[in-house]
Amino acid sequence: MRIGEAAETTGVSSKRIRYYEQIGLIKQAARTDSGYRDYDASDIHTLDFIKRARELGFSIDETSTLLELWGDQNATSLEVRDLARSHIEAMRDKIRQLQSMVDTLQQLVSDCDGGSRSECPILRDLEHAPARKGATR
Amino acid sequence: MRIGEAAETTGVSSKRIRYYEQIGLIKQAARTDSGYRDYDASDIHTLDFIKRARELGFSIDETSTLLELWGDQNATSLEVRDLARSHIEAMRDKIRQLQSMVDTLQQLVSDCDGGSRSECPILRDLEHAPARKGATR
DNA sequence: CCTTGACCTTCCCATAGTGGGAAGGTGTAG
DNA sequence: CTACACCTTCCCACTATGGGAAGGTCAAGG
Repeated sequence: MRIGEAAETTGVSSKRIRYYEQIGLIKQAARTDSGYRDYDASDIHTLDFIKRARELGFSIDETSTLLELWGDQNATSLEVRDLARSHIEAMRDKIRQLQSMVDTLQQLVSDCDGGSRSECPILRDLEHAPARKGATR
Repeated sequence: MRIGEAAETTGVSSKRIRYYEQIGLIKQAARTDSGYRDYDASDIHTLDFIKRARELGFSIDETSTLLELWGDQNATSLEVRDLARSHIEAMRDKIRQLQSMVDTLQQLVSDCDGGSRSECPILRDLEHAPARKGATR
């Protein structure tokens, strides 16, 4: 099947498929006589795998590792689990960071009565916040 | 004061300060005779403001708007509040998305006993997940 | 047989922020 | 005068992806 159908089938755009090939995440696609990329069921399976990994937030690098583990008969579940765990931790860190921003900002918004600019607690915070102590990043 | 000291004082790296100037977030810095950028207290105040806005997760574009509102005597607190609110909503969306990934992945990790690769529930999910129905993105 | 339109190809550009580093000028302390 | 820390501009890299141009291919219909 050609790239358009592969894209439609897997939900991975043609652009992305070509990109994944270019960076070596997937192997070079077979070509028809006229130079069109040609995908078989196994390629689709791989693209499905990649799509799912990306949906779970794995980076392309991590996805690449997962693909290797997937194809390696000697690999153990442990390696996959460890990768997943550290990825979970990274996402949890990100969530904490975002949540902290949301909390602070929500407080400021709650304090805001929509009055004159000069009384805006949000601007007052931005102006005077002790940026050098509890920085979020 | 020169850019290095400004960077040290505000916690915004020299690289970033130059970038902010280049994209027009801050005005062109004054220059010494020899061409060095020269910052005064007001510039530092602005950089502090920017730093804090960035810490609260505002994009540079949003930060630019905030700077305008900050400097506009006719602006009202309402405009700032609305910007903050929509930013909060965007961050909450992001959090929900990440949390959903974490939840799914945590479940898979919990099901994983670290045994052989062929029994790895994480790889099984990646292989067989119904990617076309409840996609996270 | 030729045209049309949907597909495909490669190639370059843009995005959002930031860091790294090269090549070269400046300012100051010893 | 030299050494060294600082500054300048300029270009490249990163993460992933989309947009679009210029041109080739294939199938259907006139």
